[in-house]
Amino acid sequence: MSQEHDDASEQQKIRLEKRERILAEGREAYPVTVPVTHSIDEVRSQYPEVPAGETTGDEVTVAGRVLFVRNTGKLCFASLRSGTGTAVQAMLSLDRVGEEALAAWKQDIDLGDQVWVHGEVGASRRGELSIFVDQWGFAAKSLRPLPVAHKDMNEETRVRQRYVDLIMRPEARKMARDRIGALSSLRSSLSQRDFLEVETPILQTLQGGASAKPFTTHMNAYNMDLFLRIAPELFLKRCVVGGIERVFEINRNFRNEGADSTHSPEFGMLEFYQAYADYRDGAATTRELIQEAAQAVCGTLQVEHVDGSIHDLSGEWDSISLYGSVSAAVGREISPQTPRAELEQLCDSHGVDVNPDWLDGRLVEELLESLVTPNFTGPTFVFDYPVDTSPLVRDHRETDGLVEKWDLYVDGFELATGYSELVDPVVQRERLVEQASRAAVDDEAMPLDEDFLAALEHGMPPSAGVGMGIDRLLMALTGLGIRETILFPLVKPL
RNA sequence: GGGCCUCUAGCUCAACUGGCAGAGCUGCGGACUUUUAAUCCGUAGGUUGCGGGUUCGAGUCCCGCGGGGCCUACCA
Repeated sequence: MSQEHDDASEQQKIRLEKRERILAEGREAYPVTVPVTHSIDEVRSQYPEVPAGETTGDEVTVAGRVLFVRNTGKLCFASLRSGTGTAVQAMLSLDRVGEEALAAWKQDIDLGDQVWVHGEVGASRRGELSIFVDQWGFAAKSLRPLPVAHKDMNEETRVRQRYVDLIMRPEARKMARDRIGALSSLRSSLSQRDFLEVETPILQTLQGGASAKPFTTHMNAYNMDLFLRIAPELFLKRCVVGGIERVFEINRNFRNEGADSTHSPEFGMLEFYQAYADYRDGAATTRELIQEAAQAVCGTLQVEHVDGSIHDLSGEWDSISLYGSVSAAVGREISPQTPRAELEQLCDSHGVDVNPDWLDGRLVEELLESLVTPNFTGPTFVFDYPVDTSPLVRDHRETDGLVEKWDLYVDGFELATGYSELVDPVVQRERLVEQASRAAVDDEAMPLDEDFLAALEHGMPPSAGVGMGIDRLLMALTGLGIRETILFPLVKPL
C-alpha cells in the first residue's frame, strides 16, 4: 500500500478500494475511449419535450459527471452533467440493465465519477428527460469526494482548487467563458476598426512603459538579468513607427507589488495605439470597446453584478477634468501653477495625508481620489493630468503644465488610461533622462531606453494610446474581485 | 510594512467563564421501481493549521511560525 494510500481519508480509501476492485474484475475505470454518440447538450436540444412517462425508441450513448444519485431497491437515478453545465438524468432499472449491472452501479458509483450510459431516450413519470439505461461504464473513476453541493465553499478553497470550483459552481464556469468572451469581443471590435494584433516581448532587457517594480529573472546563456515586462508600451510604439498605424496587443503584464482585490501580480492588459488620432479619439474607442464587450458577455449594457446591482454602461459617459473637478470639490480654483504650500494646506484641510516625496501633481491626484472619484455614479473619464507624473504623454495643446491624458474610472477603480502620445524625440529624451536620473533613488522610475528613443527619432505619427486592464474589465462586467476573474490566480503554497 | 480577525471530520459549521470534541450533509451497512438536498433503520469518521509553553486538565490562555480574510500603507 502506497504512502498516499495510507494518508488518504476514509472516503478516499473507500474510493481507491473501489478502483482496485473494478480493475481486478477486468472492468475499466479509466478507458482510453468511451462509445459516446451524443453530447448531453445534443440530447437536450434534440428532445426538448418528451411527454412524462413516455420513451422515444431512440438509443444514445452519453457521458458525463455524476452529480446527483438516488438509489432505490430496483431503480437508480443519477444526474449526469457535461462540461457546459447541461445535465440529463440516467435511470437504471432492474428490468432494463439487469441484476449484475444494477448491483455494480450501486456498489461502485460515487458522486463525482464520470460515466457513460447507453439506452433509450425518454422521460420519467415526473417528466424529466432521461436515458433509460441498458448498459453503462466508467469514463473516469473519481478518487476524491466533492464538497457538499448545498453550502458555498470558502473562497480560499475555490481559488486553490479551481477544478473543484468549476465542477461545483455554475458561476465559476460562467466566469471562464465570460473572460474569453470579453477577449474575443475586444479582438473582433479592434479588428473591425482595422487594428492589427501583435505580440511583443515579455522578457525584456529594460523595464519601461510604466512605473512599477518589475519581476526580475536571469538568462543563463547570456549571463544577464532580464525583466518581465510591466507594460508593452515602448514596443507597440516601435510598431507605430514602423508603419503599423493601428496596433494592439492583449497579453500579460507583471508587477512586483501588492496584491489586493483590484491588483494581481500578473494581469491581462490590452494596449492599443492609433496613428492620426488623439486622446479623445482613444476615449471614444475605449467606450465602444467596453460597450461591445458588455453586449457580448452580458447581452445588455445594463450590466448586473453578482450583488444584484445594475450598472448602466450605455450612451456617452461622464467626462470631467482633473483640475476642474478638484477645484470644484475644494471650492477654490487650482491649477498646475498653484503653489505647493497651498496644495499641502488643501490636502491637510481635507484629511489627505501627504508624503513629502510626492510631486505637486500627485497631491492633486490624491485630492481627486479622496474627494471626487467616490461620487462617480457611472463610468467617468477624468481628463488632463499634470506633466510630472506622466513622462510618455504629450503636453496639453492649451494648458501649460498639463498633458493629454485621461483615466477611466468604473465602479471606483481605474479601468483604462489613454494618452495623446508624446512623439517629439527630443522632448521624450529630456523626460526620460529626467526619469533615469531618479532611477537611482526610485526603483520604479524608467531607465533610459536608447533604442526606443532611436525609434522615435525615425518619426512617429501623432497617435492615441490606450491601456485597459482585462481583469478589471471582467470586474466591471460582473462585480467580482480580481481573483475571481482569474482562473488560477497566484496563491501561496500551503 | 502595520493593525484586527480567522484556521475544528470529506464539505459547511457548533463547543458558556479552561473540564469527556459535536451536528447536518457526505461516507459505510440495510429497506424501497419514479427520486430531485428523497424517506426510514443502523453505523463509521478527529494530530482542533504547525511547534513550543502555562495548567491536575488546553480547541479554548501565552509565545513563535505558516495559510487565509478585512482595514491600512504602497501602487501611472
